[in-house]
Amino acid sequence: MNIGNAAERSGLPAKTIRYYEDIGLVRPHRSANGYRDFGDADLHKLVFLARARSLGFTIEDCRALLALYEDRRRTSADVKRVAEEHLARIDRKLAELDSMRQALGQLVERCHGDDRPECPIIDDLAGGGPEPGTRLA
Amino acid sequence: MNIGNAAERSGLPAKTIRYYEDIGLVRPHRSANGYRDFGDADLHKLVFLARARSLGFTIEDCRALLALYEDRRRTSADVKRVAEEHLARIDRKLAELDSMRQALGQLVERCHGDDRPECPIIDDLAGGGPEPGTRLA
DNA sequence: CCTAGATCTTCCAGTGACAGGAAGGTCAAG
DNA sequence: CTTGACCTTCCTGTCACTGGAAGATCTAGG
Repeated sequence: MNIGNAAERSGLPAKTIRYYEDIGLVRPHRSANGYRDFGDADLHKLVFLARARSLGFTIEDCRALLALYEDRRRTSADVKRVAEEHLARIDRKLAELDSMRQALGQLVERCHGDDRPECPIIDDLAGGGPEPGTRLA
Repeated sequence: MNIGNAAERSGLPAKTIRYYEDIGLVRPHRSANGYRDFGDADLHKLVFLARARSLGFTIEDCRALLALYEDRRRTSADVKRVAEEHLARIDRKLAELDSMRQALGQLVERCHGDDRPECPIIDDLAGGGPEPGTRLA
C-alpha cells in the first residue's frame, strides 16, 4: 500500500512515516514507480510506533522496543526495564510540572488581576527586589 | 561585571546569557576589550528570566513578562493573563502525562519481568495483534 | 488523447531553548 | 614571559518532527 494509505491506517502523518524510514525504523519496499510500498509487517510496525510514541517513549526507546518486538528470544524483563525507565522519566517530569503548578497557581491566586500595576507574580519573578517601574516614594 | 560573574549571580549558564542577548532579552554594554559588561539592571533581568524559566514560561512569555516588568503603566490583569495561559498549558501537560503514567503504569504492573518472552507491554504496543516473534502453533 | 487534481518523490529550512566545541583574543598571577 | 582562566564569535547538534518548494506519477473525466 502507498504511504497515504499507511498513514491513514496507522494514524501517523505521511511526513512522520518518511522520517521514520529516514532514521531506519521502517524499511518499506519500493514499487516500480518509486513509491513506497508498505506491507502488513510494515503497517504493524507503524501502529506499534504510533502507540509507543503516544505513551511518550522516545524514538530511541521505540527503536529498542521494536527490536524486542521482533526478537523471539526477548525476555519480558528486557521490555519491562525500558518501560520502567520511561516511567521514572514521566514521574520526574510530573513532579517538576506539579511543583511549577503549585508555585504558579499560588501566585495567580494572589494576583488581583485588576487595572493596577501591583502584582505578586511580577514581584516573585523579580526575586522580591525592587522593580524598575516601582516608584519607591 | 563580566559574564562569568553575571552567570554565577543569576544562576544561568554563560551560554544561556549569550543566547538571551542574541534574541534580544538583555542588552549588556561592552567594555573596551569587547567583553560584555552587566549592570545591576541587567542582572535583575537575568534573575527575572531565570525565575520565569524555572516556572516553565516560554521565552516569548518571558519577553512579554519582561516588558510588563519594565512598564510602569502595566496592569496586574495583563500579567495575570499571561500566567493563567501558562497555567492552562501546564494543566494540559499534566493531564497528558498523567494519562501516560496511568496507562504505562498498568502495563508495567502486569508485566512479570521474567526471562520469558510473553509481555503485556509489547502486546499492548502491538495493538493486541499477532507479533512477528510469536509462533501461533 | 488531454487535462486537472490528487498523490507521490526528494530536498531544504525551521521549530525551542539551548549545549558543545573550535579558534582565537584578553587578563591576572607568578 | 608563560601559564591558565576567562572572554569572544561562529558553527554544529539536539529532538521529533512540520512546512514548503519543485517535480514526477497516477486517476478520473471529457
